[in-house]
Amino acid sequence: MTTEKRTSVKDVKNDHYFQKVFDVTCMIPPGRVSTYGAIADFLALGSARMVGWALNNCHSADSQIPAHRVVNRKGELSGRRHFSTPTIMEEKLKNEGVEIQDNVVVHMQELFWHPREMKEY
DNA sequence: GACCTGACGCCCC
DNA sequence: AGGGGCGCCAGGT
Repeated sequence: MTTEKRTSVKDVKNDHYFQKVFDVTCMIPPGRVSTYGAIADFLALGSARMVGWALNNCHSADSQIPAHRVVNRKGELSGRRHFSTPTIMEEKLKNEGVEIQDNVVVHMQELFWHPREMKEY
């Protein structure tokens, strides 16, 4: 068999994909951060960009989605511009005890949380 | 309807 | 080891 093909987003309803991303994002423990790639990898759907695309619609979902806990692989707060203010993301993370320096999560490797760590699904 | 960009990340040079 | 290119999928121009 060839390499297992990652399921395309087209194979599922986009709304379902949205829900999945939101769900996983909401499971990120306070004080921890996750990455777009980790979520995409866990869902085995689309790509990291899709996660960002989905989170871009989180403003539609009134629910309190801790999108500020999702950063890129480098730990950079790449999505800060999409919040109410460019500093909200940093402020929220700092409020949770996450140290931020120059828009980058300090000790990213330590604080990184992979959905795989979820004991119960 | 084609092209480019985007809250990314891996592979290749 | 650092930088650049390509893939990913959807939306906007």
